[in-house]
Amino acid sequence: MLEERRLAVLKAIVQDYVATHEPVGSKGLVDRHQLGVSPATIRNDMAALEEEGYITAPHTSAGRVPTDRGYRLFVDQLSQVKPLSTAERKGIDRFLGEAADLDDVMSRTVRLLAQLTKQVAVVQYPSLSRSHVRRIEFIKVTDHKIMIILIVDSGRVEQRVVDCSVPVQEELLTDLRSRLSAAVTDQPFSSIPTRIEDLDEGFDPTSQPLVRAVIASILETVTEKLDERIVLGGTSNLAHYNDVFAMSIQPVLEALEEQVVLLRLLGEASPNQKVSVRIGHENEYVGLNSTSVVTSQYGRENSPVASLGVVGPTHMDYPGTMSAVQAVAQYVSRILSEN
Amino acid sequence: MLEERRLAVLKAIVQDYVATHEPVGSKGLVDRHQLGVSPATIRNDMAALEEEGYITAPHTSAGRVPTDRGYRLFVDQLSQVKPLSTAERKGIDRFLGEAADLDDVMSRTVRLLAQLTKQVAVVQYPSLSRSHVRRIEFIKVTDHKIMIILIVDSGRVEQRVVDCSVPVQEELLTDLRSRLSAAVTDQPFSSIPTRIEDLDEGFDPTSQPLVRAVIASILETVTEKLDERIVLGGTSNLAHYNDVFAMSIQPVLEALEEQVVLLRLLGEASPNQKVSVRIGHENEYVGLNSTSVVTSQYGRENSPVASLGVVGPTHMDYPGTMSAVQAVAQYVSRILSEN
DNA sequence: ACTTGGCACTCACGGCTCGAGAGTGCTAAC
DNA sequence: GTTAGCACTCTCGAGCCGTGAGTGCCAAGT
Repeated sequence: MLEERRLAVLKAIVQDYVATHEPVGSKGLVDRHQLGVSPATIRNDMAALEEEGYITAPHTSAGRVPTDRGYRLFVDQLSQVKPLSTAERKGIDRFLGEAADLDDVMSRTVRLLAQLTKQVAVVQYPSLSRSHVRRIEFIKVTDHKIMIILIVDSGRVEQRVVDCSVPVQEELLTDLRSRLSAAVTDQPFSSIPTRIEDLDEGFDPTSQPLVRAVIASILETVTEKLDERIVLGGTSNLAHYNDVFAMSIQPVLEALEEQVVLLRLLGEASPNQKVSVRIGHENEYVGLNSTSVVTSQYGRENSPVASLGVVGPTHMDYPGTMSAVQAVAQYVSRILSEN
Repeated sequence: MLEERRLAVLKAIVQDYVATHEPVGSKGLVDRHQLGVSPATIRNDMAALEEEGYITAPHTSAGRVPTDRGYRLFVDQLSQVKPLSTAERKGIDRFLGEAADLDDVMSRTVRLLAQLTKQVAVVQYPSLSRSHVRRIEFIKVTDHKIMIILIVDSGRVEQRVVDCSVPVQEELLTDLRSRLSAAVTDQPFSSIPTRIEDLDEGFDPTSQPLVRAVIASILETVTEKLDERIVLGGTSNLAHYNDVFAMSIQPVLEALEEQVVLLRLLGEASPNQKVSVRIGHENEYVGLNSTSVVTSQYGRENSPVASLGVVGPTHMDYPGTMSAVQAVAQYVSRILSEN
């Protein structure tokens, strides 16, 4: 009984605070929610909640504000996922359905997510390390330069030019193509290094240098190009929050410029949950200590290829944001699998 | 004599204001600059400058602040380009010199420019419309799908997949390759439509549908993919200026998210000048009315392939910014021509 | 025809006080 | 365990100076 109402009070506080962005007091709570008790009772509950660290008072005579811990409890136990309206689903469907190639899908997704959540959207390109090679091709650019083209099942295409010290024979190229093709086609990227490292042994000694150069270059692409690509959108939404609540957007902007930070952000998603939420100080990167990050993975059901999500103020509409992120992730998954 | 000193006063005002970001008064001017006259005289000059619209007073009892018009005069007549230190040049050289492929060059450039100017950097990828085709290739992905690959002299590689209703014969592909190759190799992109539109006539009737599909797809790539790519950097530098001077960063962030706006921004550069500067209201886009944009084109001497630049507050260090932009543009040009 | 010192005037800014209002914690009664 | 009452604490905004920077103008000097 008592425990139950306390949770209801916390829930009400979070909801009101998210709606108004102002500290919420005992009087207002009983007015706006059917709690069936008097403000004084609520005050006792609030004192207890503060004791346990779920809420805090900015100063003596202001209402209470949820702490990171309070939001966490809210997200874990008190919020049910708010399903999107059919109109929204239709909108998503139509907007993403028009996309032509992968670049288009990514840029549309990021815009959509930003618009839906009114926050900063972050979308990662399908990760090479979690993709499979669909095809490998060579194009002779000049006598001494060949271009290697890797076509990936997620729709990505990677290319790279290799300089050769000796002119390349057409037959050698054909040979190389068929052998490499056999070795890597439909194989996961992560297995490529072991699959191709000994491949030069099958060639005659004169062509081995070239073969080794090609192999080295592929290995380089595989490892180095793994610095994944990320697209951002909705940065201007940050401006709303700048001065309003004691949170400067500078560190956030800085964080958003660091690929590494973003990758860690997206990578930390716990795999057994559909949507991952990290609140305030739960984020490792200090610049994001006053923001929350909501992410989800996309791709095949059991083998995600990458992640997407949003970054916003800790006082965000968690149910709404979570459902938007989840829905968008599902749609992107579907669209990519259709190719 | 009188005209000359007035200009010196304007110059001093701009310099002081850029340095301190505070309105500058007559007393401080004579202290910090060797003008050889009394504050009262300066006051007369300042009144005249205000009359002519070069400076303005925020309120009765504050110093003067340059207007957009004042900055314009300063840029046009009063500033000499500040050459970069050799250390800076070396730094640029080394940093950009390490770049591997085009993506790398672009991302390094944008970071460099942002760091050098402490402002928001904008770099446009080499424009297809101003590039030449170096090579065209086809790869049969499946029986019904072929991938068209366009290799461009600026280092860009564009690819696109075409769905065919009928299975593609290997010989037809070879034929197509040689004819298309002959038609477009080393030709400017802009001339491609007229060069290939009638190419299907040389083929026998059964293969014409496929040929037409390929041609249509190429045309689509040529026109549609012209929505040029742009990279941004240093957005967090905006945060410095947010509240400090009455300028909100929201419209600026919004502008920076609009590819179209950015493209127009970079495209408006006057071709006969090395560096183009647009100050405050000279920018067409209203959101950028309180910022200045400094851009330069890069590429071959007389045929630029794209532009780059920075966006910053109107009270920026124009000589420094201009020389940085110019230097970076030159280095990028050189690096691209080396490939 | 300029330049300059003197002087009155204006106005933003920071510090100050003060009253109002919101919200709390405590206590005593139900 | 709940509630009414009450004293208490603070923030916030308004209003009120005093200060100082900076100006414009005028009359005298070169």
